Amino acid sequence: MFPQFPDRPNYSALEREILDFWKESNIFKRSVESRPEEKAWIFNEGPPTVNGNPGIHHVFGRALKDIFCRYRTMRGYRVARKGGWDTHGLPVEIALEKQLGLKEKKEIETKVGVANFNRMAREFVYEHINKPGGWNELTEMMGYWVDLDDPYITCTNEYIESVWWSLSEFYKKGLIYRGFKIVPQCPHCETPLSSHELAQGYAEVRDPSLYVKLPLEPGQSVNGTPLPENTLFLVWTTTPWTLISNVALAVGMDIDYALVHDAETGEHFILADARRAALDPDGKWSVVTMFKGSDLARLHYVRLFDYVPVDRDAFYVTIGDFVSTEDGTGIVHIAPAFGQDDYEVARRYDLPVLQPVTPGGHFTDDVTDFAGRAVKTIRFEDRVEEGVDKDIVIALKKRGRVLKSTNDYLHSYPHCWRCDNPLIYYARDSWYIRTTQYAAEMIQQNRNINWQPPEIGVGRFGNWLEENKDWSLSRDRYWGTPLPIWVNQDDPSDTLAVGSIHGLMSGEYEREDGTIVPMETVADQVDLHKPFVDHVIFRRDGKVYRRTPELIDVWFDSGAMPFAQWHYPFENRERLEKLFPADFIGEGIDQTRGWFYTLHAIATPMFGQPAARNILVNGHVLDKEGRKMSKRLGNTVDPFEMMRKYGADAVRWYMVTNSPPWKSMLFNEEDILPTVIADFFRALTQSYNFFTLYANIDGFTYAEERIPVAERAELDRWILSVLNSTIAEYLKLMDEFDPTRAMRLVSEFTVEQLSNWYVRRNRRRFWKGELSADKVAAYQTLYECLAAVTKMMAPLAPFLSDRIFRSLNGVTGRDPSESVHLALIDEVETVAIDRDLERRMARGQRIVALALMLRQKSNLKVRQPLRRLLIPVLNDAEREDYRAMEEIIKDELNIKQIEYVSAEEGSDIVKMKAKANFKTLGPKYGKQMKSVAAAVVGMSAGQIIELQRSGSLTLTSGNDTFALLSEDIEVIHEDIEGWLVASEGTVTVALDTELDEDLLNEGIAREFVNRVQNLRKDSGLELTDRIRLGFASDPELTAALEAQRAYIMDETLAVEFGPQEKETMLDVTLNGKPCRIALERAAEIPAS
RNA sequence: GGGCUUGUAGCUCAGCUGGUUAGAGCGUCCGUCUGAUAAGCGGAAGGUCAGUGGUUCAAAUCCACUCAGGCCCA
Repeated sequence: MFPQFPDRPNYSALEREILDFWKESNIFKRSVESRPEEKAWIFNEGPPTVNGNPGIHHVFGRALKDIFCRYRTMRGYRVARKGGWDTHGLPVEIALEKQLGLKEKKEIETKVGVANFNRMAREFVYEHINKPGGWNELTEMMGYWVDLDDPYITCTNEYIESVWWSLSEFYKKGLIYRGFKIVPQCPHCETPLSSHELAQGYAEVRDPSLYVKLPLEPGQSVNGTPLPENTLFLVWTTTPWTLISNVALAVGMDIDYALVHDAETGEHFILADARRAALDPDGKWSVVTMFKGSDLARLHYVRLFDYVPVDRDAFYVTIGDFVSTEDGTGIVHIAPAFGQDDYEVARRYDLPVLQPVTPGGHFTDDVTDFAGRAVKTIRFEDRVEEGVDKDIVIALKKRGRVLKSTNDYLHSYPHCWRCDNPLIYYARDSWYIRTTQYAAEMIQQNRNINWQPPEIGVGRFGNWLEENKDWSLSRDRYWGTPLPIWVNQDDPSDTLAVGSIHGLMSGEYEREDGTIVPMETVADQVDLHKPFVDHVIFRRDGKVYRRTPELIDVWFDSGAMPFAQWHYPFENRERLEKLFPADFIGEGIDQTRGWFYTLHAIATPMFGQPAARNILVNGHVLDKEGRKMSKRLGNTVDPFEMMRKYGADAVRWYMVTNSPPWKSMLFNEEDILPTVIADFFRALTQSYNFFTLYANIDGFTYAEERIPVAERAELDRWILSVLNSTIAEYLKLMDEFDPTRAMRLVSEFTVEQLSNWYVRRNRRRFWKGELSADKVAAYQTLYECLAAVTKMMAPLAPFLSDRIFRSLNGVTGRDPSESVHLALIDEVETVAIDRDLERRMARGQRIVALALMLRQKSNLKVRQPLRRLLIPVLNDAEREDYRAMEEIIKDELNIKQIEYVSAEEGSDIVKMKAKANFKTLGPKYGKQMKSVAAAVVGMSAGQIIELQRSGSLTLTSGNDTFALLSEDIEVIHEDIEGWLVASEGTVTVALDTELDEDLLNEGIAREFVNRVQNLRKDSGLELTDRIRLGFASDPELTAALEAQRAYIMDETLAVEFGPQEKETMLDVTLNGKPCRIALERAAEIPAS
């Protein structure tokens, strides 16, 4: 017996049962290991950061990854997938700081201690993985299959060792160097802010707007022409305090600059021509000559302030692509320590980096006049330190260097989210990876990646590579992979890198008290984190090397996962070439410059190829209004609650079929029930239940030989054709990483074609008669459709699909697999595809829809039989199409007879009109299109017939002649005399609405049968129960019913039927007339 | 401020290598069918295709700008 699917299923409970089954029968592991090793499809898991609880967007991302791993498994590939957890980094530190109530980063050292802090960080991440409501539970509950028993975890010694190895390789290639990094620094908290923190602190403020005059060194010329005496560059700044650290100016290469003369003062200025009007509104200046920015390069000017000594050439004009003429003067002042663009210029031109400012935002003693002054106003809890800008402006004014200055420049400026003070951009020591050295190769390798959607690859990611900047590698934090570089304490340029634990053990251990012991004595404590590694020193040739204190960017951890997850090269040395590159990875669009980039930036120099062949990028999950989900807005969705309410399958199905993965999806809980559960899931489970209902009665177990498709009924051949067309399209879409379209296809097939047409049209075949060959064919057809659907849907709805698959297969054993996830998706049975049949059925369905509309308009119920339906056709082929569907159309519409009328035979009753086909005519006639269209509308029936017959026709309209082909017009039928007509496109039907006595009697009989069936159902009779049936009514109705005696008895399984008077009769109304019915179960048990 | 991306019915989405009347599902209302179905079928209401301007015989579709959302960067 096939088990019934529950009428009102609790999906969440069903899923728990299936989870148990998977676990007991070890299905996941078997699904991997049952596939041949040489047919591997490599998936790499992007590790989520376990700094908090998982959200609904994780269900989305993980469902997408799961789909393709499961799909490939079902295509016969071996898809091993290791789970992974990203455990290091700032997000974890911040979450822990909050939990500990720490206010400042410093307190990690002063209050908690680094060793303690890192121990707690480790506990923190492991807890978030394992606790209820944590990552393991989410993964399991949503049915995401990754190996959770043996995941890679980035904070283990093995993982870090692999990362160290790769860093030492970078080091050996000379790709790691030390430089400055410009960070947003809070002078109050004396700490840099991460970009994440930065984003939440922008505010509108008023700042100074200062135009400074910088005199050129005398005696210089441009393009051979000497510049006049007393020529000055005009420079604009909103941060006067940075002028003290100025070392250069920057102009735009292609920007036009003007040399102007101010007759009043005798000065000459150089500024961008586009800014002249803004700075000289009265037009007092006269233009002497024009330059391009490139002409100005290397012109030297006189330094403004000379507090800080410089050791090389400086104070000249450079070229910068960041210079604009939106505001300012088109000439930008460069202070390398205080701006990213400035710093880049300094690196390119080898300019000195002046840093006369402390991390607390005060001038150093070098700046004698302003020593100790705050560069920007800082508000402390108990006092306010006024910024120095105003005094610098005064000093410049005294020296006559100011063209104009105001204090009301309004712009958006970053502030510290903790203390609200304005940040300063500030140069700090930092380690870099010289990615620019191999950027061209990264661009080249990017062409070998198949991005889905493609525009991310060429656009967002491609642009990012084009504008590549060196990767700032180091971080001044505590919980992360330590940078394995040791520095000679007497010569900072002398460094060494450690690439393994073995290498580390060749050092010595320096205890807190300064005593040095061999590493062997601490061998059992080796932990590749702070503070342990900071105690390791190396003594070589009398020199002492100590570790540079920084950690590495946590993104390097995850970018190293393709090899670090395997502890390569310390283990799996020979296997890696089989495991790299990955066939598939997928993450959110925010990872473009995150994980996707770091994978690429590491794989390119290490392996000379991209880390993945296919990358699926998914958009974000927003709330139903399209806003992003955040704790602050309170619009987050709890994934566990959703899965408990609707089941994981429904949530997964909803999220993936709702919109394509790469678009942002709007999550609306209310849509899950109507669009998934009441739609696809219902159609599937009810079709299944329909099947089991009759299969169990008939004892069908698919024991018979498979009946060849060609020998099955038309409807069977039709649904199997549609099924195979669907499978073909499905495979194509899945191979193209478009799960949304693929799964919508599965849903549409199940709901529209299988449930609402095939099963509905076929009910009689299942409930009538013995288990004939035709009935077996029907069972086999429906079974095959259901089985195929469970396989196609399995990647996205792994629970429900397995449940139904096992219910079916448990009885028939047609598939050797114990679970759908061990099975292979059916190959397309090409011979079953019959495009003509599909087209004919689609036409038939259209006819039915049109005729039903006519019935509705003329208020004729379908139960009332009608005599005739008329279908105008253009040719014999079309007539044959409809004729093949005749039985179905007649039955569906309750119509006795269908007649066809072709244009030629019936031109007196069928009126034809032609409509221009703009798509074919437009390109041919262009501007004449309007007159062509008018001429086509004016075509006579004779002309239309002529065109249809001969395939071409020349039409004259006024002086123009148009050569038409039959494809250039569309023929429409309208108005058939004396008939009720409806058209849609080129399909037209006409209905004969005249009724005679026979038809009316039949209609009454159908009404009667309907009432009896309802009564049978209400009185709880079994489907197969026979009844004794009686009725009482007026003579007219009685005669009508008697006339239809055989039909009524057959339909209602009545063994007796006739007029009867009884006390307990039920009142019904037939076509407005009263009738009473008596019904009771017949004693004998019928043979099924 | 820059780059990328999205904006189509009350809601979620198709359509967007230009082609005349812009579709589907859900929701609402009306009708109808049914011995598988919380269903099905038919109909109605509901759209200045975000806005403005342009290219074209023809624009939801191509171009420019503006507005709004999202992502990344500043």
